[in-house]
Amino acid sequence: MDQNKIMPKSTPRTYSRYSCDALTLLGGLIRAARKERKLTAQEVADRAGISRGLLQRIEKGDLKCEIGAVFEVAAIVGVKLFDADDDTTLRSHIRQTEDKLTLLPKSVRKKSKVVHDEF
Amino acid sequence: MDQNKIMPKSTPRTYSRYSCDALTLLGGLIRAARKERKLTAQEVADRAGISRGLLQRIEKGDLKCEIGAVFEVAAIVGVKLFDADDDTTLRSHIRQTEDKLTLLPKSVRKKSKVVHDEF
DNA sequence: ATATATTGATCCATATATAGATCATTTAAT
DNA sequence: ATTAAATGATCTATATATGGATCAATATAT
Repeated sequence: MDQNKIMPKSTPRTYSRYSCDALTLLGGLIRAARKERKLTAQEVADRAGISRGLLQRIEKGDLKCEIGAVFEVAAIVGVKLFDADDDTTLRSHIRQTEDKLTLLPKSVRKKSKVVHDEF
Repeated sequence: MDQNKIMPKSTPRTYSRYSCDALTLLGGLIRAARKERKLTAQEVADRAGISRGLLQRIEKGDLKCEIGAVFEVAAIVGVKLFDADDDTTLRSHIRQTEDKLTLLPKSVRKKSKVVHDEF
């Protein structure tokens, strides 16, 4: 009787404070960078191959966006999360841990993703 | 005629080299950190509230995962993307741009997301 | 060695994110 | 002040990511 009317059928996922904050910050950064470059939402969305609505959600820090879309947008507006030159970012991090990885049993990393756009 | 048999009905999204690389790196980092802490995939998945399959994709650097799930996992295994203390990461970045943001027309940032887990 | 646990991969059903349209509001320009 | 452009918000249909199950392969322990 209390059927599925407006009841969520699967409990919505929860997120840690940290994740929420990080995404809010990232979204804000992206928005600021876009403004700074005087790019319209539509322009950036087009270049990223996404809809304006999705860009809105990204800039708001919505946790449920494709991470790929977020990274594309970040790159387009110039927010470099893991700059190859910045030694304090991911890439250097990976260097530190990469050897550990190669020591591990089965870590033959072969890429097989389709890549397009050039940056 | 050549109906929709196995034809993709909407051209799959493409990603820049940069995004692919960044995600591959991040996934590798996460995996290395998990191993280092001797956590099983199932354990981490449970703590993050996701399936083991999704964790597999995250560690592989799949661009189509929820960014929220990726951030949760990263936090759990101890990969801090935007450490509050590290002055070279996002949080410091945001400080630089936050004032610019507040100067912009309509930037009243009000949070309204549901937050749970404590870190 | 055998047994046990973990991982990698694939399939399917379902929940859900996304594109696209629309409209109201706000901003920028004249 | 008027106009045009950009944004914020909401809705629906569709494409798609996710959970869960299963199985093979690999790793770990005894």
